[in-house]
Amino acid sequence: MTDKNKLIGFFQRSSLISLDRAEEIAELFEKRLIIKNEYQLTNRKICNEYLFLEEGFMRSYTYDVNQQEVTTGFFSSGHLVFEVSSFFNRTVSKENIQALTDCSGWYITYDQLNMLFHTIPEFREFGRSILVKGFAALKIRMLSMINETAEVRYVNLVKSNPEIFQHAPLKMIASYLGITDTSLSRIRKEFTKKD
Amino acid sequence: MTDKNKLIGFFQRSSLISLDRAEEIAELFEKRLIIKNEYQLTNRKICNEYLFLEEGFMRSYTYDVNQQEVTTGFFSSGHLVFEVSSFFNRTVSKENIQALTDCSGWYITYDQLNMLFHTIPEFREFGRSILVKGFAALKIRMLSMINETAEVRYVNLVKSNPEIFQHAPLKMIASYLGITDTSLSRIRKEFTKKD
DNA sequence: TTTATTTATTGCCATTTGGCAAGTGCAGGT
DNA sequence: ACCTGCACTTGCCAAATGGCAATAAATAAA
Repeated sequence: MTDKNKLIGFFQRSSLISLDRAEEIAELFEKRLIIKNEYQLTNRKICNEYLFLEEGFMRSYTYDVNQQEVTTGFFSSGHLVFEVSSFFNRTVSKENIQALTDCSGWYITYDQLNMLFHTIPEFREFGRSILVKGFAALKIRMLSMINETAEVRYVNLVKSNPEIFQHAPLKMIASYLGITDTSLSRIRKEFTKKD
Repeated sequence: MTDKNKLIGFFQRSSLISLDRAEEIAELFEKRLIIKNEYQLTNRKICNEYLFLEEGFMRSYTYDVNQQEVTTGFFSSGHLVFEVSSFFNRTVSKENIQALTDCSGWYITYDQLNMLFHTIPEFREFGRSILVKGFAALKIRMLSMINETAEVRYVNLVKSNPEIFQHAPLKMIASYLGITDTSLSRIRKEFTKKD
């Protein structure tokens, strides 16, 4: 019998789901192990798993017009990992999701999630709140791209998500910040001089 | 008796809602008129209306750290107008939504929307698809900010949403594109030279 | 260990974008 | 008609960021 305490705690922390319900929902989740550098989702496939990452660190990325990798997101333990558009629209994904460390978590499929949405109103609310939170976070990131310099974005990322720097090489972080690895290197140089 | 055909058509075009259901849902929507320069939503209030814009043109904007306006979105007729985070989280909005022309549309409140979500599964699916579409669009815009030049973003906006240029002054478009009005002016100059 | 590959830094210079201020043109109000 | 305020453009220069290539450092592979 596996230990789903962290998954159950995740549901409860939303304040939208009672303990009983959380345990009932967690029943359906199954264990997923991914070793470092392997993929949870690849390009041109339909994202079919709604994954709670219990341990480890992942990133999502896609390719720009010049076939350059662009990191679109980082995922640390205690968060959900899936590609919204591909998962809900049942369309092929443009993004890859890759483990940057050995990872473990709990997942359900699209059909199971839908079944839960239809039968458990609280879980529906939870699902909506996940979407809305992601939306709001993306908007904030968008604004920071528009009206902050790369240096400010870098400093804020160091402050808000220091764990990223322990797991991801700088070139991934650079493309996530919207700059080249060269520029990020220079920004870091400036920054260490100051402090 | 008012004419809700366009609203009903909007629901049906999603392919998620039958005509009967669309008519039933549309029943609850009420007319909203907003004259040019007036607000559908203001800063520090909770967004409480889910508005289908039937005629007119709007924009959303917020302020950056230097109290400069930043346009976050444009809304043309046939689309929904509301601020996702404020509306669903019941939190005060950081954004303003302003009519750039005289506008008319149909709205329901948060409570009514929730009631419909709970009673009509198809409408729930519709609501989710709206969220997911918005999310995907924002991701694409984010990527364009990261790996396209301001000029390319401008050209793509002209191609994809020419109506914006008929209703919004260039300085609003500039901040939407993530550049200053000065730069946009120069880009336009270059562009007219070429063509 | 040795070799090969990836990652990060740095110099040099080009390109993109911004800041500021002046000037032009247009629209609304009186 | 006049004034006033926006919206937009433009010149000049500064700041931010990129491109490329050489190198060093770290890591993985053999």
